[in-house]
Amino acid sequence: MARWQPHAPERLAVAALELFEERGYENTTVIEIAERAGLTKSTFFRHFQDKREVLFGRGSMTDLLAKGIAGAPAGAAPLEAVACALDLVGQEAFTPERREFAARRRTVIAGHPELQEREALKGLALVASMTDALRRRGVPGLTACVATELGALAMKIAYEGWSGTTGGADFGTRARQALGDIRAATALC
Amino acid sequence: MARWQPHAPERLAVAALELFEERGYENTTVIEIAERAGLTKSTFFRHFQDKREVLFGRGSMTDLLAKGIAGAPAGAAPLEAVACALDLVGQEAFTPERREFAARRRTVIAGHPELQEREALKGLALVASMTDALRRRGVPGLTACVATELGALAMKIAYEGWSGTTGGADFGTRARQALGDIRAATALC
DNA sequence: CACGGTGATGAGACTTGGTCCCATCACCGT
DNA sequence: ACGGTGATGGGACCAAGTCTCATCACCGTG
Repeated sequence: MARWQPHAPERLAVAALELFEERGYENTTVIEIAERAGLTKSTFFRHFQDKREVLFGRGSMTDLLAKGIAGAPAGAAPLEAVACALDLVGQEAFTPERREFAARRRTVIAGHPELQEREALKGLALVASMTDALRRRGVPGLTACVATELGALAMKIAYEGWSGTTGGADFGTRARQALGDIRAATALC
Repeated sequence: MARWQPHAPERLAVAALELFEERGYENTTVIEIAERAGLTKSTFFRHFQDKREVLFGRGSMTDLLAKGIAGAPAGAAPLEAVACALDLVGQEAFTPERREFAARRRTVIAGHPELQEREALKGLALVASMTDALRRRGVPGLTACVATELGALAMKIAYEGWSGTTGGADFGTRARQALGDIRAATALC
């Protein structure tokens, strides 16, 4: 019995990702995931709210983004504060050693609406967190919304590029590049 | 037995909304919804993919938005094409007689993460549909993304205002107003 | 009017996600 | 050696969702 080995949540996440890749999300039961990790269904649901969450539990991106915006230089414009937040995410979360895992995870999610649904909800939480953080800097409501929305788009573009290619630029520089392109594109709308 | 009465999907949707308001989403079973509509669980799942979908099945907003963008004047800028699409939505979908139902539905959704998740996914589909429609007009990819994202924000703001107040401006004018404000806000980012 | 085809419905078995309660086991300090 | 604490295993239980088959209403035809 593999009881009391540490890192149960991580073992469950790895087992889940492997099984989802092997037989697909919907052909994998929670019991099978738990068994591969040497645990049981009870323990799975003790660590994760539901079956989808096993791919999303890692780190609270919302806090990271809020912290990044709060820590931006005092005179920084809204979009510059967002860029600081994306830099922080690149340093703390989307690090090179997590790239491969992120890529595999992204492929699995792309193939299952149920998982895309969860990702979309997480995205809403990120947007809300960034908007709140900007408001706390004194940015007016609508301006904060717009800056956040553009920042979220930059984050999505940078994430796809970063996770989709081996080597190349790191997440932070990709995000800054995307933000610059987006800023230029707003003039053409 | 209430067999063979018409409009089964609509009866199910009304019954579901009533029950969700009375006892909450998670305290309502699919069997109870079906019974109130004079039907059974089998029939419920024949009309709706799952329990959440009973609040979202109505009309395909994606087609409406795509049609609105495709039908915009030839020389219209991306954001102007988006405004045309939002006008069309205001005329065809968010009509005054559907306002009350929309408001009740919005309140229920706001109280349950499971429903917000579905709504977030529907939102992604709307964004994808609008972006594709803009690209078919020859708008470059990134510009289309930005215009769509700003349009989605305007749609959200207009929808909240329209469904949240009795009387007042209709959806289309609210959307155009929001789009103007957003355009002004982009200059402050 | 009888008949058969079609399509929507009812009924119920079945799998799985998810909750809950309780017994069990390992670790740790005394 | 002993007891407390916290994570785990086990199993009952409910609801979501799938599947199959029987049933019923409607409609056209002879």
